[in-house]
Amino acid sequence: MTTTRLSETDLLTTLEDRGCRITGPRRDVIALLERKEAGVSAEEVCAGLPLVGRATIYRTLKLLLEAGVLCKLTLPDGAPKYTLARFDHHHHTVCVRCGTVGDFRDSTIERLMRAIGADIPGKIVGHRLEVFITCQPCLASPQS
Amino acid sequence: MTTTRLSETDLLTTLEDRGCRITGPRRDVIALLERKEAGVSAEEVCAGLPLVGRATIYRTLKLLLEAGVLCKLTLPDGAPKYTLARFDHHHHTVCVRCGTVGDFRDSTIERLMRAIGADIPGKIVGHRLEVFITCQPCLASPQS
DNA sequence: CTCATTGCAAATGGTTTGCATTGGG
DNA sequence: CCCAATGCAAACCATTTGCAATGAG
Repeated sequence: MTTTRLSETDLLTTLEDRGCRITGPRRDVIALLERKEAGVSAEEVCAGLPLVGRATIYRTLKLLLEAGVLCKLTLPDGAPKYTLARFDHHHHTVCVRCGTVGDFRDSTIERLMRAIGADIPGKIVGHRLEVFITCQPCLASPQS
Repeated sequence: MTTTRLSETDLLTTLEDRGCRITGPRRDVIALLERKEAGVSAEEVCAGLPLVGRATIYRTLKLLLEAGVLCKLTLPDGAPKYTLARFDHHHHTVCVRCGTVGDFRDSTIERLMRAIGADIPGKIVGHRLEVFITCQPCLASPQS
């Protein structure tokens, strides 16, 4: 599960390549994302960076999304969550108890997509797979 | 692609079984969903039923979601869309040009899930797969 | 200096809720 | 009759935007 991951420097370089300035607030947001492996909500980013304005945080998240180095995913209850990309293309596991996000890659899925293509009217341009789990710690812990 | 689909009567029965009353507005919402095969936004439901209050529409959609006979899915741009369930478990195709939703089922995916289980720390409780496509009509039409 | 970036606060879009009214059984 | 369901408008929550102030190169 633990794997190649984009470093803080990679992220900053990516932004620079897209003609963005590297500013304090942007460094802060990236540093925080880097620290939160398990995924964060926009609200958590705001809470973690009280000195940075909400608008700036959302704007930075959007920049990273557009650059393709951040993933936005939707929990079963509809809440959005952000997590740094680790592979070019990958999928997510989401714990339905604690909301922790993990990611994995499986080439079978990519092959499957090609096979499914034959049954689908139109051209496949992408896909999104989310696997809902109860994670190990939650399985072990008591309650519900 | 065209397949067994829940009828208006099935939906009404489902609600009844859950102790809900069958009222005019609820019939209206269900009838409209029945007519819109390709998926609708809540806004479109409201527009299609100007005599029914927004709140009632959202309340009815939620009832159907809870009953498991309606699917809420998120377009790539984040916009939510509703479509009637046709199989117990199935997946969606979403056209990235026109937003039309289709659905399909593939047993390979279910088998794949079991295989993936071995690599994932925790217990798989569900999954969601969305296939983004450019649909036939959009492929044929000009522009973009 | 200049233009991108920021912060604030107000606007937005989608959805939910409080509450008095209505209507099905 | 009674309680579930409705409609309205206000409340909500996450996100976006207008705009003047700021700051990096």
